[in-house]
Amino acid sequence: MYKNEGLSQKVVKTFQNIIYSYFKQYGREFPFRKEISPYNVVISEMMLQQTQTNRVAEKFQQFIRAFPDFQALANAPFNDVLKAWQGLGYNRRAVALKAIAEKVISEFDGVLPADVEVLKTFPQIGHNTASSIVAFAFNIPTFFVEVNIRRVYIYFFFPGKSSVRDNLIIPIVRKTLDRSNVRKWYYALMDYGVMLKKTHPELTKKSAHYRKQSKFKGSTREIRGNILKLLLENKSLMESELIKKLKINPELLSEILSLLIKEGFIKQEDNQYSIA
DNA sequence: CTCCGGTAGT
DNA sequence: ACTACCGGAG
Repeated sequence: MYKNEGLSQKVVKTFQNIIYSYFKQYGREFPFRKEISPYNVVISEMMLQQTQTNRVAEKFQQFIRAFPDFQALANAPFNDVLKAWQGLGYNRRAVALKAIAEKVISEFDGVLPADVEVLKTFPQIGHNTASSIVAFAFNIPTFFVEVNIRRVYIYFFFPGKSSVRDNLIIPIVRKTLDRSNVRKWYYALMDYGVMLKKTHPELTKKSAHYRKQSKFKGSTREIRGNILKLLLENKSLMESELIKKLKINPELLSEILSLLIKEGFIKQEDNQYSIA
């Protein structure tokens, strides 16, 4: 629709108007867009990594009710945090979230830094998450791309192109950002991208960064999830009990258990495994 | 069965 | 550049 080069003031304005007029009519409402605080934004953005918004919405409310602020999360037993996380997947985010809360308390006087580079030093917070936290929590300009935003820019600025790299998209994100309302702009951009997924599903694959996911069934991801679920239900279990319940090759189980220990999920005390 | 997705490690 | 990491919806 528009040429990448040039990007006149008028083109930027037109683009913004298209995105905003869609948002005005069809913008999505979420609990994590209603009650905005640095803490709530950190929780929701961590949950939203690799996880659909509808699944996050309910878990988010339960989570912030159980752990209302950085101090509460830092003080909470890891077992409780992991339990509250069940259903979201990628449990290492729960480990990270508690570590993030502890770091905010111990190194930043309980106040979340409004700085992308500083946030990137926190566990499981990369460029995108750091940028979205600063944008949504503080309404401060940042520049980032995720799948929905990617679709929007490929659709408007790279029509017919494939293997579009993010380093071509980011400069356009910079030029088209509505600096007068960063938070609303990124909400609108993402919502437009979600709509495009339905009307133009092929756009996702036009990114150079698109990857087809590997099978879940029979994977170690599945086994890891099942081990943690069992240990949340049973307090502690012996290796032999886990072998029985999971019907798994003992050598594979033993490998996975030592990784789970190393990653801070579980601990081993005289032959009994339990949540760390 | 297939689809989705950001970070970190290699 | 490639892969491991999860769980739910369709």
